[in-house]
Amino acid sequence: MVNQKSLKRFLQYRLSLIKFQRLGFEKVFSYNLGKDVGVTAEQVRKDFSMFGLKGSKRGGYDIKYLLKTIDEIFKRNGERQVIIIGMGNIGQALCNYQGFKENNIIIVAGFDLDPAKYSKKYAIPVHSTDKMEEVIKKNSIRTAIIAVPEFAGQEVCDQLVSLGIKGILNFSPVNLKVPEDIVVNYVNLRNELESLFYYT
Amino acid sequence: MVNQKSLKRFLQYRLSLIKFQRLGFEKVFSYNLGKDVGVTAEQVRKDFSMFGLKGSKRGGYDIKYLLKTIDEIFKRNGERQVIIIGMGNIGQALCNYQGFKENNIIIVAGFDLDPAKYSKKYAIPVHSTDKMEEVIKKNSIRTAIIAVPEFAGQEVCDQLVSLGIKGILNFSPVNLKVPEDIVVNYVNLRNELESLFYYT
DNA sequence: ATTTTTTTGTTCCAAATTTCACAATAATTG
DNA sequence: CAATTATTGTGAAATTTGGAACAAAAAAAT
Repeated sequence: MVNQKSLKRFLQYRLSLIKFQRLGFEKVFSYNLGKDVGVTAEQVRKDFSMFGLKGSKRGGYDIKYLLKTIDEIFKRNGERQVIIIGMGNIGQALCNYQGFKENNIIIVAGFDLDPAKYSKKYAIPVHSTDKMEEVIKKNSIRTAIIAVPEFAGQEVCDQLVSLGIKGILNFSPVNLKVPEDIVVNYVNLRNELESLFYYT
Repeated sequence: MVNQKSLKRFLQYRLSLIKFQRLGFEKVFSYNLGKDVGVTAEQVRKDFSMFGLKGSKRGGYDIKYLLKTIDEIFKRNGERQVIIIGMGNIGQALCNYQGFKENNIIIVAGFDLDPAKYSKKYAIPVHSTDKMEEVIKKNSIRTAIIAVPEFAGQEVCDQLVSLGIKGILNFSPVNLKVPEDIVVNYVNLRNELESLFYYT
């Protein structure tokens, strides 16, 4: 399977490439990208070579070509659909997050146990978790965000996997046990902040 | 300097330890913790040994003792103060995030360029960025959250560093250039989600 | 009291990741 | 058009990270 770290670097390269393009450049060298993203030039070249991205010796890499290929890697041309399970603080914030909307990422629906959340006050429709199967099947959803409290994390995860979800972004503070063909990215906001207090 | 990865693992161990304690246990073995957190028992023992945490051969580790020591590592006994720069979507969500409040993490103030945000409608006082110095000095703040748009990230970071901030949690999608005694943790919500679409 | 069992703490080993080094080659210069 | 220079692409070296293995020690069993 593909290296998860290098995948995430590609998304950084992409942001950097767009920046260079806005500045009027058409070509970049590996050390331009590396410097901007904070990795070595060799790392950039290795990443590119891993995905078959070609440059020209002495001429560097063509920005348009790189962006086009990266867009394909991440399916940026189609609509990319996601669901959110858990409409608490984090779930609600993600619904309103411009960063998703601006990048073809559509949050199709939210799910929650609390009926008080099934109102129209959110940017997206919110349903009972009973409806997960229906929504996933109807839209062929493959990607989900888990934003439920700790105790519910694993159970929700198991359900999602059984309904065909392949990629999970997990905000709940649990280590999820999943089959090996499922990819989980973890975001633990509290731990990211708290670890900084070690240095204070 | 200390290994950032093992620091974050300690916070996972902590959550797991609390879980075990709630279940009535007083001792754990490295493989209990490892299994729950998703690392090997050897990794747990290595981490503990790195921070001088002692167990007893055959008896395992004392949960209370581990928790007490981990609490010291992360200064959990005192109040831990933070400021947020950028009161957009993410900044606002973090203000209301229970996970911080429940863990002695106090968001002292928020800062934004937009005067429309200086109202009382947030859970914390929001000021002009001009006031950062005053607030940081008065409260001896050492930790900050950057939640501004891409273009402002580096500038805000430079300001913070010059005002004595030592740890930064960065939500802006830029690689921050900082002196080597400053620690930056990156959270890029969009990239974490987007990288999953590779697999769809 | 001795033996057996279990688990830690640590050294040694393996795998993965990153960096180095350099040949190959395309652009540029004279 | 030959010589020079700059940059890619990649195989080898180095580093980092995680895992296995085992001696030491404590508890339990006999």
